[in-house]
Amino acid sequence: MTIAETAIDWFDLNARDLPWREPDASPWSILVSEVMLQQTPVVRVLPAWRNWMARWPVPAALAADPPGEAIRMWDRLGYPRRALRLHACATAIVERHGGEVPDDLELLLALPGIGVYTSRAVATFAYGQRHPVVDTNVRRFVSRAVAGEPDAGPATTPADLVACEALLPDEPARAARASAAFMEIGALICTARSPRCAACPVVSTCAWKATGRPMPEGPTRRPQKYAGTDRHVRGLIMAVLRQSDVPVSRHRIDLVWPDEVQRTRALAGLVTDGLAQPAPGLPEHYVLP
DNA sequence: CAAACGTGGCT
DNA sequence: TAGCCAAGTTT
Repeated sequence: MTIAETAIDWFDLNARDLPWREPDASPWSILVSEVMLQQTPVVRVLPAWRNWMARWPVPAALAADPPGEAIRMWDRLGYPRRALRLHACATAIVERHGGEVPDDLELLLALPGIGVYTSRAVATFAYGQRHPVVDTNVRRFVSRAVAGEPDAGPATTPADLVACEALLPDEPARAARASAAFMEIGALICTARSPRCAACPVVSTCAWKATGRPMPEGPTRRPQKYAGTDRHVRGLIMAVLRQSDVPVSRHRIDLVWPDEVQRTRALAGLVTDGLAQPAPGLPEHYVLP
């Protein structure tokens, strides 16, 4: 048994029952799920995805609404630029591809908010093509099980794609299922902090387990602070804008954070990013775009 | 290419 | 409790 076949057998029994994995899930619904899942846990994506698909079942429906509606619906999934880009993505799909999510890797990659991982995920999971789909879960799992390394590097490299491609079965549908299985094992078993090797389907051949499961040495990533950062302040301002049906006064925004310099910088950044804009014809007020 | 970019739950 | 972590993309 190859690692892929073993993973697929495990996946057949242990895969989570997620709506975007249903056989009738549309390419658009899969694309939306992939974007929402960028840096956001499944449990928080689930309700947001249902609301999103109920309101905008096809790209053209989303493109027909203003981007601010996407930002509102995004709620607190985090990184609201993803909502903005998903709206831009829907618009591009309508303009470039007649409203149909393209099935070509290069065309997918050219869409706003769609990078190396997501383009491959859509081509693979929505269209059944044979591509390596390499996210943080897969990189960690393959690093450990195949290379014996406790952790993968900070970003996906071409070498990662080659290494994962080598593990895939020839038949596209099987390859797609193998990628989903790798991701699931990485998410549920081969986790970053406390891997559950006792429940792992490939533990008997795992290179990392064979070497005694050494954990990574030094601090592998820089501290990820949030409290008091510009990100924090931007988040506070966006929460106010999201929740308001009417233009929000600068005075109201001033209440979210005491430091005026930082507050001003955060608001200016949001305007620059297209997440907020001055209310037309109403000085000192802001609205979603 | 390193840094910026939200948010909340878990250990 | 403070820090770590979660299906990345863009500049």
